[in-house]
Parts: sequence; structure tokens; C-alpha cells
Amino acid sequence: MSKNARDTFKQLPHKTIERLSQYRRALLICLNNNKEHIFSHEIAKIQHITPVQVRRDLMLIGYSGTLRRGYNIRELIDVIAEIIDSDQGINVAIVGMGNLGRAMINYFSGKRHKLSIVAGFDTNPDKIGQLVKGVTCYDALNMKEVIQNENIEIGIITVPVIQTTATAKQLVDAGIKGILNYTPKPVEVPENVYLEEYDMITTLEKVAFYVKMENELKDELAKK
Amino acid sequence: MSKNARDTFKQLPHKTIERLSQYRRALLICLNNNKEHIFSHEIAKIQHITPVQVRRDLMLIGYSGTLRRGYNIRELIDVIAEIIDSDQGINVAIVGMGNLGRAMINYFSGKRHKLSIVAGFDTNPDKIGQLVKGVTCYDALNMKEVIQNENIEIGIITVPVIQTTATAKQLVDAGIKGILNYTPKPVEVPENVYLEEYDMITTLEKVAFYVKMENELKDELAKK
DNA sequence: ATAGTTTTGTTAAATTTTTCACAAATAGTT
DNA sequence: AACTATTTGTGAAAAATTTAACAAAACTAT
Repeated sequence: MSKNARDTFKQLPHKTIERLSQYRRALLICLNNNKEHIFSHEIAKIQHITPVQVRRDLMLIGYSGTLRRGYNIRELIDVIAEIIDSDQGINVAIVGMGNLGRAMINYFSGKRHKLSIVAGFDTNPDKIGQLVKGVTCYDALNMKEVIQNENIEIGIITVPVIQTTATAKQLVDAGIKGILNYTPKPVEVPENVYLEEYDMITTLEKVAFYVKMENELKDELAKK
Repeated sequence: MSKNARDTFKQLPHKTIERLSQYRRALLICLNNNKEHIFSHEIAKIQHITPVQVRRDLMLIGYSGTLRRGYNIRELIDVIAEIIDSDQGINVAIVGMGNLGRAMINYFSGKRHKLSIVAGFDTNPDKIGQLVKGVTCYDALNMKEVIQNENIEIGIITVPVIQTTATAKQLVDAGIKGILNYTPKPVEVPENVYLEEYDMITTLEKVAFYVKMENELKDELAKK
């Protein structure tokens, strides 16, 4: 890839990055339907967004479709991969092999070539040494060693909330470069570590809020 | 609550709604630290945002703090509850009692008064009838009946991806009002159903992208 | 051929979201 | 009582994101 191209990609809007990943996911599903091309409005429908949004995103990454035929699915998948995947691949570890950690491993297993979950960690002796879909669960005490030996760059935190802060610290100390925190306790990391946090309760409460709004709207209309 | 207040809340930015839920989460944790007040910059630090953002959000909901003393934690929690919680409470069902479904139940258990997971569904006979943290797992065949009897308004989809579409249809047919889809397959719902989708791979790929960018930046600097 | 339709690519406008900048207030200090 | 350091609340500006609008191209049907 040329240096200029890379520089362009660095400035892609955050939202576009997220959608590119989603486009690829949708495109991979479409691959099976022995269709060669796809229209912006088809992608948009799947993702619940507008066709313009899709076209703008693809414009930003410099990919062009064919007039009246749309985008070549295979090609577009490759172009997206070129942008969001790392050439050498990136290794990921799950810290916390409870329900959520195992869910992530199962869910992710073999889905992406360039992004692999290569290790799990836990403190529970019953779990240490076990395999989940080919992923070994290591003792959390050996985190630093394993992370460095296995060249792990991203850590996903799925421990009980009480252990969140300590886990984040361990990961940072081990030289991790990105953290995805699924516990409801926000963590602090040095600014050279990329951090993404997600709390399922927040999302659920958001859904509940809009359901509540809809209910109240209906109640008011009923009164009149 | 007055009608005008409600109308104001309806127009709150989506992002503000999400943050309110997060503020409450942070405030609930702070309650234990026998501190009565909290400053905007303290909340901001926890949430990795700016103090202005916090103040603006609180301004939008019409809550005022005290100059030089900040916001009353207890009060603020109540004000936020007034906005995002539903008076009568909202019942939630988990469809798919695999690792992810069980993780959600464990994780959520007893955390919110006004939002309760009251049922789980699965098709696996081994799981049907089981209890997870007090939540009964019902046969997915009885979904409509249970949802209507238990007055369930929100469904969380945590089934294997192959069952996603059918599950969403079942929920919609049962009269659900909000769906939170955790599978990587987007669903279609009528427009009177509020839909939120979340794919863990998308988030992980986003983290990977920014880690990759950081790596490349470092490589370039090293060359010079 | 020609007309009609559909789709892309993109500039410009609109909207949403965040940040700046600063007045007003207040607690603590001298 | 005066001074200093902080903090809130908010109008205005800036930045980010989405949408509108439409020219240009290409396929279809006549």
C-alpha cells in the first residue's frame, strides 16, 4: 500500500471504520448467494442506514463501483480488508474465561484470518489448562510472560467487575496496545493504549428508554 | 413529572441518553465512598470525556449543581432515574441461554430496580426448565405466550447466528417493543419496534484498526 | 437510435455533537 | 473585607457526521 493511501485511511472518520467492518460482515454473508455485485441500497438496507451513507463511506476509502451494477462484492471485501486488517495479523487475549469470555471465543472462532484469539486467562485452577475452541486458558499470574511470548497486542476484559482495575493494570504492564473492556467498571490506561469500553446495561437502558418514550406517546394519544 | 418535562426529555440527544446511563453507573459506585458531592471533572475522568460534556448533559436534563461543591450524588442519581427509568418498570427476556445469554443474566442480576430480566428462552431440552440466577428458561416454542403473560417488552437475542432471523420474527410476533440483537446477523423489524444491534467483532476490529495505525506510525518514525 | 430509468460519485447543505470561552458565583484564605 | 482559586451554566463557535441534490454514466425497452 502506498504511503499516501495509508495516510488517507488514518483520517477516516471513526464511524466509517465501524461501518466498514459491518459492511464486510454483510458482504461475507452475501458471498454465498452467488451474486457478484451489490448495490449501495442493498447494503444500506441490511445495515439500517441510508444508501448515501454507504456510497460516501466507499468514496472515502477510494473504492469505486460500477454504474448500474453496483459494487463487486469480492473486490470490496478485499479493499476493506486492506484498510482494517493488519498485514501480519494481530493476536488477542481474553482475560476472564467465564460465560462472557467463552461466548466471545465461540463466537469469534475462525471468523477472521488476521485477528486471532490466541490465549485466555483466568485465576480459577479448574479453568487453567483447559481448552475452549482451541484456545488455551493460562494462569492469570503468567499474563505478562504469555502476552509477550505470543505477541499479543489486544486484551479483552471479561472478568468479574471487582477484578477490572487490577486486570487492566496487568495488561498494561504486559505491554498490551489495545484494550476492550466489557465490564461495567471504566478503566484508566496510559494514552498510548487504545481503549474501548462497552457496557451491556447501558445499551439495554437505552432500548428501555426509547420503549418507555414510545409507550408514553401512545398513552397520550389514547387519552385524547 | 410534568408534561413539559417529559417533552424535553424526548428530545434529548441519543448520545446524552447513553451517557446518562453511564453517569448513573459511575455515581452508584461513588455512593459507597461516603462522598456527598461530585464535580463534573470527576465524572468526566471516569467516563473518559470532558467536564463540559458532563455539564452540558446535566444542563439538558435541567439538573443544577452547586457552585464550588459540584453535584449531589444522591440527587443526581434520582434525577437520572426519573428520566431513563419507567415508572412501572420494564420486563426483559433473553432468547438463547448459551454462554452469552447466561453472561447477561449473571451480569445484570439485581442491578436495576426498574428493568428486570424475567425470562429466558431456548430450544435445547436440557436447558428448558432450568433456573439461572432466578430466571426460568422456557421453551422457545412458548415464547409468545410467556411474553404476553409476563408482560415482557424487550427481547435480547443471544442465539446462534443461524437462528437470528427466526428469533427476531418470533419476538415481533409476540408483540415485543424493543430488541437488542447481539448476533452478527442484522435483523429487520417493523418500525414500531425499537432496534439496537451490537456486534462484538465490529468493536474488536475497531480496536485492532487503531492499534495497527499506531504500530505503523511508530514504524515510520523508527525509519527516520 | 432514442427515451426512460437506475445507479454511482460528489459538492454543498443540514444536522448533530462537542468544545470553547467566559460571566457569575462561592468557598477558602489572608 | 478583600483576594484568590475553583466550579457551574451556557451562548456561540467549531467539528463531526449525515443527508440532500444532482450531474454523469450505463443499462433497458421501444
